Amino acid sequence: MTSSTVAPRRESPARRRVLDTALALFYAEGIHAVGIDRIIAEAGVAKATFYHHFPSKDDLICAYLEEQITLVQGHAAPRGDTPEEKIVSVFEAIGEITCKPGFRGCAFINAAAEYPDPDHPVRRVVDTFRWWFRDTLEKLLVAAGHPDPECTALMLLALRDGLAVAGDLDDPATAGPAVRSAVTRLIAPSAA
Amino acid sequence: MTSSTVAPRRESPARRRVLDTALALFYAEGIHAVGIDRIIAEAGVAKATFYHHFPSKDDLICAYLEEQITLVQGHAAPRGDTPEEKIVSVFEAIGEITCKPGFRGCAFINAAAEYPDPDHPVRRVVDTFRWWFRDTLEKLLVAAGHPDPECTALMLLALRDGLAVAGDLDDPATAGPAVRSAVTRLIAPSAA
DNA sequence: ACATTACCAGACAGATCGGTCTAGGTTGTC
DNA sequence: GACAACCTAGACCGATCTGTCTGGTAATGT
Repeated sequence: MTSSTVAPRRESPARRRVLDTALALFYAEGIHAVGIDRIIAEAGVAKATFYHHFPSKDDLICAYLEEQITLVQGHAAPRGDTPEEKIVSVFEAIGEITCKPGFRGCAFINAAAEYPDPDHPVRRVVDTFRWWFRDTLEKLLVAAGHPDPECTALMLLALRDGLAVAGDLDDPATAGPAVRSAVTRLIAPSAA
Repeated sequence: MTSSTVAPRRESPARRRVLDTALALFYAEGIHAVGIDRIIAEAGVAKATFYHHFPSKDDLICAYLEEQITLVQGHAAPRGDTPEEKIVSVFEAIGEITCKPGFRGCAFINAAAEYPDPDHPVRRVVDTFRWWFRDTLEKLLVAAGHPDPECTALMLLALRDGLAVAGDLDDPATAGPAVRSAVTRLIAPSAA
């Protein structure tokens, strides 16, 4: 027996190169648009080596998205003292990313656009990310003593998605501040 | 001379069938995932006929998105007496759509996910839609006498995008009400 | 009567897709 | 010295991709 069903196999230079290349290409150009031949060529890896580490393209795609989860968790980690500050810091971080050159929207939204079947492994990874993000927000709202953390977390999740989309399709410079001020207003307990 | 550069050609039963089929398939399964052969087979149209009406697949994709614009403009048209009611009605309409079976997110966001190049004709159509939507919101906010219509329109656009994403990837039933209450709070002039 | 237009059926071309396979080279460990 | 793990290079497979082309039928309008 090797190890697990969805074998992560062992870490190796070749595997790392493939994953890095996939990360760049899939995100920048889309998943269906990037073929295996292209990835192995740019990663400088033999085809047999690729299929040794990733039994199928779907496995690579899932690994790519799992990589994205850890990257996002690292970059958009809550910073600040109070829960409110932490929430705002998350959106500030996202706002910054959207302005960087090469920003191409949310990797998970984009991936889901190409994989309609909710039961597809790719969508499972997307679900994992979204559940984690919503849960993080909800816990921060609870810590802030917010009266309706569940509903407010959904509002904030919507704003995050909207910011990611706008950062890709519209003007990132104006979308960031607008969304951030919407966030501060929504996490303040409503008067009405 | 025929008529315009991006020749819409003449309306015809075969063309109509192709466009309807493309509308259903592209939206449900993604654009790269659906081939020309599949479309002409399900539309019951000869290949030569297809390429007679649409010089390339890209032309069909653009026609598909333009069709989506008119559909959305029809369904999400503002209803109500006051500008505030009209804005809320738009989000109610979207909230309803997201709950319907077969909802697969925003056709424009999904299309943009597959077409990274901002200069691509597909993205131009996406831009057209987004500009129209944002402009509609802004005008309603101006009519409502809102102090900051421009920034608020961006907030609402983000919420719309977030709602469309959540309706596809998360639970549509909970996302709708949450976003709607966020909208009512944001269009009320802020106390701060 | 004639030309145009719209349509169908389907072969064909060249490229690319995901994936398998053979054959051999290097490294490290028991 | 044997074995396994990891690696390269590239031929090969069947399927599918967009797009072209031939050839023929039916309707329409002047």
